[in-house]
Amino acid sequence: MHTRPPTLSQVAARAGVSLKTASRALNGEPYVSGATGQRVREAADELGYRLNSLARDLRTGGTSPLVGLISGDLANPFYSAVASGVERELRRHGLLLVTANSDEDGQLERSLVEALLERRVRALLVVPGGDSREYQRVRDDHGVPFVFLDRPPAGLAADSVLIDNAGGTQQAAAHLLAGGHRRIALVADLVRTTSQQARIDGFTAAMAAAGNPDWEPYLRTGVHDAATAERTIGDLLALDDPPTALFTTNNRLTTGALRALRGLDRPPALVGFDDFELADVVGTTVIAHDMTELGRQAARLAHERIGGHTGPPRTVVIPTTLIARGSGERPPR
Amino acid sequence: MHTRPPTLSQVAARAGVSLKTASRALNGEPYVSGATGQRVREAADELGYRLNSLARDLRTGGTSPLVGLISGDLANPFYSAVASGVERELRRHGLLLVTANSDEDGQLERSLVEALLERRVRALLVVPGGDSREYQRVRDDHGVPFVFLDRPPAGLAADSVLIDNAGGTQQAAAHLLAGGHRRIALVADLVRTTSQQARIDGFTAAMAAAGNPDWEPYLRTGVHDAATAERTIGDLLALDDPPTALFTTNNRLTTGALRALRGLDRPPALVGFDDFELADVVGTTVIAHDMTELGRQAARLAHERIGGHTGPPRTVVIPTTLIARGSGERPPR
DNA sequence: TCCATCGATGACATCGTTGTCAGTAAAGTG
DNA sequence: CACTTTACTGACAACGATGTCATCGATGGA
Repeated sequence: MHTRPPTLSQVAARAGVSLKTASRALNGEPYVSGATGQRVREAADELGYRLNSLARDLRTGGTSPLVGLISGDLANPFYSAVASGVERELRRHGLLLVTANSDEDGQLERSLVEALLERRVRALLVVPGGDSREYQRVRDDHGVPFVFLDRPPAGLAADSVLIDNAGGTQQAAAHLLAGGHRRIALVADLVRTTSQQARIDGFTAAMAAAGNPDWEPYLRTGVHDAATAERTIGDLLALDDPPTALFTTNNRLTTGALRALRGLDRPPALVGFDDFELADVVGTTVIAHDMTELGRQAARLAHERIGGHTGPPRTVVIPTTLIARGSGERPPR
Repeated sequence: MHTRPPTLSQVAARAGVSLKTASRALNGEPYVSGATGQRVREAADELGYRLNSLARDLRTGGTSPLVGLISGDLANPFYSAVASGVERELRRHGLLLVTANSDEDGQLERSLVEALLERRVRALLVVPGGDSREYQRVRDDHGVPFVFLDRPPAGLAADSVLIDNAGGTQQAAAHLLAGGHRRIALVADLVRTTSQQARIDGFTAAMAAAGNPDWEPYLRTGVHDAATAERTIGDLLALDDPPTALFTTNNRLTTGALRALRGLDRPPALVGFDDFELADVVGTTVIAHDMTELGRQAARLAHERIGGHTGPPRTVVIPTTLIARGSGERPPR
């Protein structure tokens, strides 16, 4: 039941050789005679021996082949797509992924960073949730590379992969303006992440550049979940002068928007940031980008650092594309 | 750059105490004087000391606080929901989740099991992808508990959590039959997993019980992705005598169905196994079940085994509910 | 024949931590 | 005062593997 797994020295004893010889045999090192190797492998098989990588890793270099990913809940398709990309890339290099959910909470995130560093992960990928000034200190932590995803900590030069937020929001803004909209509502998430802030700023800038102040009464930020988005948009549409178009700054909010618009006679135009499954079926115009690729790139950067790459921090930007599927092309009423 | 992180003995040296005293101080063990404890903690802070859990785990018991989850690609919402539930439950117990993607490939899955056991995970949760006869041997592997999710290995009594496939398919079948359908197409995934097999069997049984053989020409199995599902359903609808209703046996296939049905004048009725985001928006009738709960229960079973629970294997069944949203209520044409 | 070389093997230290046990000085007990 | 108890501390072994070095017999060249 609670028997300890067999150790290498038990294997060695059974094969009638020394510990070191057994080690050599099982690791395919040279200088082991055919017969000895055979006997060791048989003994290992019979005992059901399995290497203890805790011991090996401790002895050799002191790190494990683990890479940590700290993100929000995997139930959010954004995070799971990222995790999928990360995992795929890591696997190519024989690395394992440890996922930890911070619930987008700074406190918890911090303790997860600690826990993973204690585990001697080879690298740490982080989608920062809250205020991330603390990374100033922890970065370059005794050679453990950090890569930030989607939301680089403000004011910190570090390897990071992010989405072309400015470009994406400009595409959205231009698209709606070109459709003749002026009263455009912007429904955004909590502004504490740099990515949300960038989207809001980009949109604001685009409106200013186009000389359209009419959107300003319709700015709603701090909307963090689909239900709130649904309610917020319901309220917007109930105004005397309702917006003729909506721009939601992430997939969760777009979901809420779709619920709010369902069954409406003459729904406003809608563009959502982030593509999502079934967007084609429901005909939603989105600012799409490859989230899996975002994860993959982050893993690639990490792997290069693990491999010893030095040099200044790099930033990879994932491009966005506007995919017109109908909802963004509805004219103002 | 590549400096090794500080060790406890460096901390001890700096604080002018022995290694063991430093260990005691940092672990909050009794028999450390206030002043000594203070000095040790200061020294640790100054050096930026962080425990090496590889070493600790090796010394104490030889296992790590890691639990492995082997499943298909996290990009599939089913797997990511499961992973989310697992992670949440593990976190409550201070355990970390290592996710590994088998791509539903038996070979890869096997090697991942090995890799994780080498890492001395405390338990292993598996959503078996292929033929899983091999688990017969590996189970109870020197006290590492295995829990199987969604698809228990055929003929193996082991802890497992699964969905009420028989009940769910019967609900679906009954619902469509009650709506007056006879020519009902069953679009199913690869039959090599026990869950798919159970859904097909359940549906077959329900049709037999209702004395309806009319569905038989419309059975399609081995449909593994959304694109194939879309094509397969397109073909079905192009038949001289097309089915008046469709039942798809998982979320991926339902997605394909929705694409195939998009824009159709008089679409057939549709019921899909697995709930999905936006199902309410697109009005799809589904057999719903709580995938996150499935993960949570699996983690719970594993945790109990870790805690020393012995006893016969247990099976937890996650119930299903039919949620009528319109698509399943369309009458036969 | 002698000595360097080479293949094969094992003894021992080591990675960074914790468990065991022994030692010491101060405090409590009779 | 002698003796036990108590608080604190450190030396040392151990976890399970790998790296370093020494050893040994067989071979080969001079």
